[in-house]
Amino acid sequence: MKVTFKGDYALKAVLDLALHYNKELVTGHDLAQRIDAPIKFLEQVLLDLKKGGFVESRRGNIGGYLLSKAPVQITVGEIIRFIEGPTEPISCVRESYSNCTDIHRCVFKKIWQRVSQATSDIIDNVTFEDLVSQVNAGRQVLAYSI
Amino acid sequence: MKVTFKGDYALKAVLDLALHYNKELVTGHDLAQRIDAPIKFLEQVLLDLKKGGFVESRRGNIGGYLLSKAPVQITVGEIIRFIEGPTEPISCVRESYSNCTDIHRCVFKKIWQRVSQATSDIIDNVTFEDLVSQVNAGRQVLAYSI
DNA sequence: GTATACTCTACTTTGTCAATAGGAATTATA
DNA sequence: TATAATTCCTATTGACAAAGTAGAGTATAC
Ligand code: FES
Ligand code: FES
Repeated sequence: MKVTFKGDYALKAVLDLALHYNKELVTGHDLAQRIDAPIKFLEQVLLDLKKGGFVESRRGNIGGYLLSKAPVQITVGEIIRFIEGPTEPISCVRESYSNCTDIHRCVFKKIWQRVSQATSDIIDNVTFEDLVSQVNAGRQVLAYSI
Repeated sequence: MKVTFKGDYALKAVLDLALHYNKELVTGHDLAQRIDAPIKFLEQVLLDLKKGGFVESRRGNIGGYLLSKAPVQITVGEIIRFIEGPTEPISCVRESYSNCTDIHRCVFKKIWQRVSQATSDIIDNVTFEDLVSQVNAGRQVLAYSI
């Protein structure tokens, strides 16, 4: 699995929206500043996240974005897969891998499947609620240490 | 981790050489045919594998390639990392990840580290001897079923 | 000396990533 | 209603890597 800037922005955006869940709308402008992303690029990412059903929006003055589900119902894996595609290191759609009569070539597939499964076991079991908790815990530590 | 054609070819090439280890040299031509790779592209990959110390070669008539170590001493992880680079889904060299004072941004790093570790646990524990065994086992099954 | 093979470097093509640009549509509110 | 703020949509660009192509150069067995 490879994670591009787009995927990185998407994850950070969803986390930021999760931190504001059930509170206020978040404008693209504020979001872009906090996660340090170019606003016009982020807008496209947010549009994608809308199409994916993760995010809703309100237009016009005092508009903004919000999560369409509770953070506990969104996993990191869902976002990553939606933005980046399958987690497999290499796809078997390729010709060299598609004729599986030749065992000589297919020993590697099992490895990629194991890697893919191990990756999924991690990213599908982290919800944005978990991440919100981590951030809040970090903030408390900071508050105490001041 | 993403695996490109180059990495795919490299793995298949090393496996083929492992299947001929301590037997005969393998020419680039034969290798390219068996693993279905463009010969001129494969030659570059083999040169890289030479520089990495995985492969040796003999020039001239009746030349060819051979493994420089026993298959049991080469892991899939070594080859992949040498050809493709680090296994992390996303690198922390990026600016947005480099100022780790902001915890809000760093919650994802732990996830990528876990994915990276899980990947390593798999690919670093498969040697080409293991793969040779698998291929031979597959061949036996085929032989019996005929 | 010649056929066969590896070596080295440069080039091309293609596609993706990341960002940029500019406007169109929508909405609260003064 | 005018206006400012905001999201929505599409097109374009620049940089870079992936994948393959090309051809001349070097070594070696026979
Ligand atoms: S190749 Fe995809 S598996 Fe045999
Ligand atoms: S960002 Fe690389 S870690 Fe905090």
